[in-house]
Amino acid sequence: MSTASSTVLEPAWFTRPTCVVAADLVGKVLCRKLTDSDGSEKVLRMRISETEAYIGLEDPACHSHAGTRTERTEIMYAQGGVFYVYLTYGIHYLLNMITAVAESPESVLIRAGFLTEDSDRLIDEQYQSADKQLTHPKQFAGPGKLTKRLQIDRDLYGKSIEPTSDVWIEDDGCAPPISLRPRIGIDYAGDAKDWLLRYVWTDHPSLSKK
DNA sequence: CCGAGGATTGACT
DNA sequence: GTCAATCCTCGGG
Repeated sequence: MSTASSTVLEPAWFTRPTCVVAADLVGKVLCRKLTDSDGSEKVLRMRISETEAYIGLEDPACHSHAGTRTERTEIMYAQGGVFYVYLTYGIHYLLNMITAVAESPESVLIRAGFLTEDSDRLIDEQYQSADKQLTHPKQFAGPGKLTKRLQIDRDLYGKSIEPTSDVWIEDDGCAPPISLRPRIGIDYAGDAKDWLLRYVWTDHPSLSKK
């Protein structure tokens, strides 16, 4: 159990400007309710160390740039406070949170995090035995590795960011130092590849790249 | 209908 | 440094 008092962030928290939400999410706790092998429900808690902002119509790197509106991106046009999950490279699910107001198709990508000390140990050990490739079982430096650990997939698409969705965010007052970096993996986006829209916990070991 | 490519990762030269 | 894996999405014909 956590010693510091925590509050659950409400969906309305995510309706604020995207860059503010992206910065504020660093240090927050991403919570995932899972069913353990014995049938009991457990909660994994992963503290977020890195995020990226995708700022909508005028952002060439954003799926909704220039008002692109498809079946996949439809959820981006919803009011902030819901999840956007999609499959990339046919392999990895990426976890995003929709931000800002309705019809402003912006989101925050969760890129990295690390398990907190009160995360359930049974699930942790279960996962380690199932995936021996993992060298740092508590650090998840990359958006695909993070979703794999938390067992997040398309089922979460469009769900509200709150405990009834089995994925939610808690704030326990942690406010780490934050640095800005260019976003990763968007070389196709022209000048936007240099925009400082990646928010990292300064010098934290769990970051996805340097 | 079909082809191209991806908000990645891990393995390998 | 290079490259394959793997499949859904998207745009073009």
